[in-house]
Amino acid sequence: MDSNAGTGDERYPARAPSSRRRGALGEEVVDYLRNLILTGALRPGQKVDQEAVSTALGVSRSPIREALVVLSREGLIELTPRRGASVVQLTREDIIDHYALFAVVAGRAAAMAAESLDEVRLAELRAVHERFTVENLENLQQLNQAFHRIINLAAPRRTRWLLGHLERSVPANYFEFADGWNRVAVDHHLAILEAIVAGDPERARSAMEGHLLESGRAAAAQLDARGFFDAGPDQNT
Amino acid sequence: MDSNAGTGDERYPARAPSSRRRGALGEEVVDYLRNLILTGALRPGQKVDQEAVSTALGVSRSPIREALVVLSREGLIELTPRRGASVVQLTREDIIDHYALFAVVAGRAAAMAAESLDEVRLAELRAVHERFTVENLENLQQLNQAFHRIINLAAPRRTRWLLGHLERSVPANYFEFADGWNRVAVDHHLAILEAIVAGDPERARSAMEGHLLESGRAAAAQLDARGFFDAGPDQNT
DNA sequence: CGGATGAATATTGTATTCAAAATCCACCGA
DNA sequence: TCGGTGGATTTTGAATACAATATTCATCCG
Repeated sequence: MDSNAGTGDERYPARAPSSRRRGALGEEVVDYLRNLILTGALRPGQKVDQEAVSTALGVSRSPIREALVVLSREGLIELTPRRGASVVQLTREDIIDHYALFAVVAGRAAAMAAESLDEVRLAELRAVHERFTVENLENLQQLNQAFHRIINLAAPRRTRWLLGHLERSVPANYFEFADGWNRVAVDHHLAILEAIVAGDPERARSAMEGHLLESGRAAAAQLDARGFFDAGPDQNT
Repeated sequence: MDSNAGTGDERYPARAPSSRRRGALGEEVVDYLRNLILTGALRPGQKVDQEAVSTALGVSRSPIREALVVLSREGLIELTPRRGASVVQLTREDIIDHYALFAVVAGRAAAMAAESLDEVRLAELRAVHERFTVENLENLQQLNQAFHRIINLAAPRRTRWLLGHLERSVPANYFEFADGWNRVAVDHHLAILEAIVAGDPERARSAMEGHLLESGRAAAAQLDARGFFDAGPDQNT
């Protein structure tokens, strides 16, 4: 189909062996593929060719297969018994729904934070929020994560575990802070912070829920603008 | 360490090749190991020997590794880079927390069910509940799942997906209906059913949440009685 | 007698090989 | 021309092979 393409497949950008520490190859492949999917480089419906990924990354198919299993459990690809893996078509409804789930779980964490955060953590939270309000767009994503992470520390293990999963397996981490969204996020964070400082669990919960529901809408809008939801055009199988 | 043991390892009960349909070996191993873990046959902290599982099931290590990756994502085992897999120590808090998460997510589904279930589904729900009240202990587990599944149909895709995960990765499916718990469950289900029939989302949500929070307590009690939480005694590594 | 050291062994992570199944493609007949 | 048929090719799933690391155990030194 492409005469001058020897072995390289341009759908899968090659990547340097990186640290290539033995024992974490699978994880590396998971991150690689997740990025391709969530940024839209791999279109929905498209088949994921094990051999192609293998040569692109310069590793054997074993770690690739492990990665595909993980991604199928995350709901990003579909694994059909002997027909291989293909990228799942995420819809607006999926994104909204995902953030709604995020909202109820993170709301739970926020309520617990309002009840149990000690002064040290509160100070950290304030400090992070402070930087979040002034910082320029560079590490907004990082500060945002730091803010939420401190709150999540108040939640028990299983809840933290689920929040981690929910955070990873959705696009938008990637673009969320474009437009004026960071302004809105600052206000939301402030409301959450105040409720936690006040030790009011229910207010913290609803502030967090509201924040994430709106984040969902913002993320959906962003993705929409980028054509993420358009049916995969060149879905060769 | 055991002179007469040739190759078989008694920690891992052998299992017939079963259907052994090509393409689903990994899943088969996941189920096998999950059962061993959730029933307590594999104690927390214990190491999972790939070779031993491999010979016990009569398959190569490839599907075993895939299964281990899946289980680590479910939080049932811990995967340390080149030191292998070991069973996670689940605590009472984990179980309670897990059911609390289950509660908020299933509550969401119940609320949506109250808003959108049509007459056909309602009839199904009633029928299942009817059988649930009279049936003797045999297929209570199945009827319970059927009840919840009908409700979950009202939830959007991502929520259904998460509920599936939450349902699978916890013990207690196994024992939940011992004691007089089924009597209590019948009452709970009735309350949920009535709220849904009445089309009252908030009542449905809180009924479902209450049901699962209490289920969590019951499950924790059951597991406690079975010594599930006792620190693994013979945790050879 | 106790702890460190290093070779022997075992176990893991990754690559490679092999068999089964799916896909592709040229040919045939209507 | 179109659709079906059968064999070649590709791709997957599982098994095996190999290399790196971890673990064990006996020995040596204090």
